[in-house]
Amino acid sequence: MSAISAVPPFILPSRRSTHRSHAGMGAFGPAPGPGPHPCGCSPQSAGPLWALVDCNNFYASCERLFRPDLRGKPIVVLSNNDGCIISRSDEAKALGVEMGAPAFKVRRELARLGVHVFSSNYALYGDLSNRVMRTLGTLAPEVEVYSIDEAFLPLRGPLAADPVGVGRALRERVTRWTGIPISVGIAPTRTLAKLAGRVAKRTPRCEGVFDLASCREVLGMGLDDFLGKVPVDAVWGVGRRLAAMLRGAGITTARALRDAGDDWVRRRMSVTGLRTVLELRGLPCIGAAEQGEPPAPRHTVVSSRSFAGRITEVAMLREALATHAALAGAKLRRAGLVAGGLAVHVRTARHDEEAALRCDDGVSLSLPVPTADTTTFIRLAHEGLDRVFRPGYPYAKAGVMLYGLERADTRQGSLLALADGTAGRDAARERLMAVADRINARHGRGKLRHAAEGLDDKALWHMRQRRRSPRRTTAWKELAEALCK
DNA sequence: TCTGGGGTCCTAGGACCC
DNA sequence: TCTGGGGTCCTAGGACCC
Repeated sequence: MSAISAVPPFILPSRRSTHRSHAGMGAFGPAPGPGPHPCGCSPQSAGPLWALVDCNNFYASCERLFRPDLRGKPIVVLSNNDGCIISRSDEAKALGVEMGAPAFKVRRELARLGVHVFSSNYALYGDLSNRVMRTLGTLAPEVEVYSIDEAFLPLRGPLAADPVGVGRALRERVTRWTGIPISVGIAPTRTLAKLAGRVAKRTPRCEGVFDLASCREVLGMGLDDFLGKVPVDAVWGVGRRLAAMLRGAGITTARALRDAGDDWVRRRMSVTGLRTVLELRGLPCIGAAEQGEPPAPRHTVVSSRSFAGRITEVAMLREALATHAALAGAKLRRAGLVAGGLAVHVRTARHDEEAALRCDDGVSLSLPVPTADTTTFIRLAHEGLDRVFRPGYPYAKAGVMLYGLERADTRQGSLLALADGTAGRDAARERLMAVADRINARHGRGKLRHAAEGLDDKALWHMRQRRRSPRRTTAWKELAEALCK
């Protein structure tokens, strides 16, 4: 895949000469005027066109990439701990397999239907995601990676003149270079681009690319009629609860939501809801990150996981929490950050057990001086556990969250540490962590670890992953093999 | 036996300040 | 009998996303 980084800048051939500006198009309502906006943002009157690139059935597509024998076969991928279904191939969808269905409830049905089941393999998906994003970057100067399988691309200048051409070029190249199928939705705002992407994915004649401006030509209806057919819960930012509230108020379609009154929306859905509504009207309001702006620093780093079984022994919880503290610490250092505190969280299963033995406890502990030292995090995690642990409870999940994050290179020092000589010790610890991180980066995660994390990788507190595929692209021992006869 | 993990943003309410 | 107004900061909880 080294070819990806060595690609000359790509100039798009313009397939159509009609130059077009979406901003201010009559169909999207009045162009934003000057002055403050009801949602508190400052929409641009001549912003870019947005392309949403979405990898189709991403995890299922990743699994199929190295198993050509599964082309045309139904596939599902399970969440961590083999809990529920989080990705389905088109064939699995056609069989009526439900998203989010608990694996234990549908296992027999899946077997009967001949569906191939995989545990999730995030090492593989993460690597393939990077390849897709880098490939997008060879055709578009700006790529806002939104999630592991989605990116927003602002299209400006020549790219905005032929957005469908850009979409087709992206699709062709990503398929050729990575083998992952994508669809592209194009519109003047991110929220509308998401809806366009939905059409791109489900309408065969779009061939994976749909520009909302071509509503009439492609779908045979105007924008109003189209939005009138989109159920309100398909709108980005409207989840289960808001959808129920909206339906109760008689708002069942994207069109009705778009046309709801600003004050009402502000009251019932807060400013986030108002932003969504304005975006439906064609006014860009969401994620105003502009070119050149550094990405917003994250506020928390979390590591937590459900166990393969139920755990009552405090010693096992200590191992699990030490491991999460170490994972979170490594993630923190990779980002060049330090944390001012750590929160411990343990809970029993939500669904089973009698109510008397159910609990969900957490405690936050702050540090005198921000640090990225795993040893400190483990000590703190154990301290937190001692505060919340209840003997006899069947614990199902544990985790830690690091908060109060700041950049390591600008952190506030401690006068006390200077005075009592602990500053030197801290510097030595930092070097130790750096060495450990390098060793683990080279030889695999957890190769060098604190004794508190435990040595038994099959311990009950590890998650269940019965059907994980090999990490074809990130582990030497699991490389794909090709046989030449 | 068995229902994921990791994030973000917003609001309300309390403590505290002048 | 009257008993301000306007801030900040923090936390908990709720909603959303993939």
